[in-house]
Amino acid sequence: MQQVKKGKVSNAVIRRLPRYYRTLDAFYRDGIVRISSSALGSSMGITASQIRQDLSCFGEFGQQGYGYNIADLRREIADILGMNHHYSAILLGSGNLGRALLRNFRFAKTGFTLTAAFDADPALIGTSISGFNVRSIETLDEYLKTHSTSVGILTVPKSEAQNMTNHLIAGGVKGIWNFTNVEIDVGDSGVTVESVHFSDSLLALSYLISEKA
Amino acid sequence: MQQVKKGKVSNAVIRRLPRYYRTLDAFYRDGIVRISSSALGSSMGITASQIRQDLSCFGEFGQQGYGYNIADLRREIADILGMNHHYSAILLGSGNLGRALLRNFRFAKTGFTLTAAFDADPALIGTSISGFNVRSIETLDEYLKTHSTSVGILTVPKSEAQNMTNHLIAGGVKGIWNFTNVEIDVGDSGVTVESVHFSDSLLALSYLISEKA
DNA sequence: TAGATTGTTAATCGATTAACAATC
DNA sequence: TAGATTGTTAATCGATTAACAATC
Repeated sequence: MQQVKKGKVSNAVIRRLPRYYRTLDAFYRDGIVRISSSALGSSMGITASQIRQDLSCFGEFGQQGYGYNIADLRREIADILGMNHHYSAILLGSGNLGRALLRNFRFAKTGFTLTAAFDADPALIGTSISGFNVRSIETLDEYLKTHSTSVGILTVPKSEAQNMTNHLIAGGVKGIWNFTNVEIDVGDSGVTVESVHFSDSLLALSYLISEKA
Repeated sequence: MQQVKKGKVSNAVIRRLPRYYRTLDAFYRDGIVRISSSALGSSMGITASQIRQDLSCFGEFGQQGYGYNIADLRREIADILGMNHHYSAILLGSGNLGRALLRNFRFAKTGFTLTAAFDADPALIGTSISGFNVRSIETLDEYLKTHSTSVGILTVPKSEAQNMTNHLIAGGVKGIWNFTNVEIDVGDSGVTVESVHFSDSLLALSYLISEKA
């Protein structure tokens, strides 16, 4: 079910949701049936209060004296995360990182369906990667006209990031998953950008190990 | 110069530091000489207050009536981030994602030096990727004994994540950059783990686009 | 000098934790 | 039933923003 209570959900909560899902999914796969907020909390290293407070943004999923049914709560969180919308995604840039995603990333596990891959390199166009026929980036606009697409994945070179962003916006995507390490500008399009900044992550690690020395 | 004031720096501040660096580096490359906290703030979409508050954790880098010298502040933040320690890193798992990092990630830009790559696949061992001779994972322990290594990069399959973690810890690394999408356990070793969870990021995007619908 | 802008202290805002009545 | 555990309200803690004296 969708968000029962409206009222803006804080970013802190949103960032914890995928981890709740991941943890519950692991228990679910292990065949565990129920869990209390305090057991879940100690398995995740957070407080039971925080879990109950977080969940209360979306509804009431537990039962006094019992806790939470793992299968149910896992399903509720999947719903909250939008995993049942079966969003479609296309990948722009079939270089090394793009290929890594095509070959290794389990899109279906997050509810996404990867529907096409594009590249500008004539040597790649027409080849097959992990079952995907790589299309010419020249055909992107046409593709988006005929295939409603939820998310564009940007694994192109930095220099192409903004240009590709513009095409994705014009093509009506709802979100962009950005791996280019560049801040892209979506103007007032309302398109949501989620960036994975490898270098920010490595620099945070660098800071943390320096701090300890 | 190192952290002038001690007193725990909050995680929120740590996570902003790489972005400060990235932004200042861009201005620096554009040849801009000075910037005020308010100009920097509006270019980053945060308040001037926050920038001044954040920087005050580490020292005094500005000048009243002038603002900040970009080259100086960029250098100070690089220092704070530990970019001048020239940490060494080795990569475990030379599959698609490992190759993407070997070929595309500019380690030098973050102050790191990649010193070796390992894999378990006999077909890969001995081949060269982006100038790196892929070593047998069997030789990892020996390598770590003879080459002091700051960070291990985990791009191995999930199933190998914990085992490789144990070897890295025994080999004396200070940090692990974890791409396996599994929570790894470093016990009381004091080793710092920084994880890049692709699926958490995509699920957050999924939530955000669902919320808008 | 006068204007601009810092670093820091105080005020506000938001997020986390604690407490507890409700109830399975 | 008695014990366990929820959802929620209140208290605490921490992070962000505002204000301003100091000063370049």
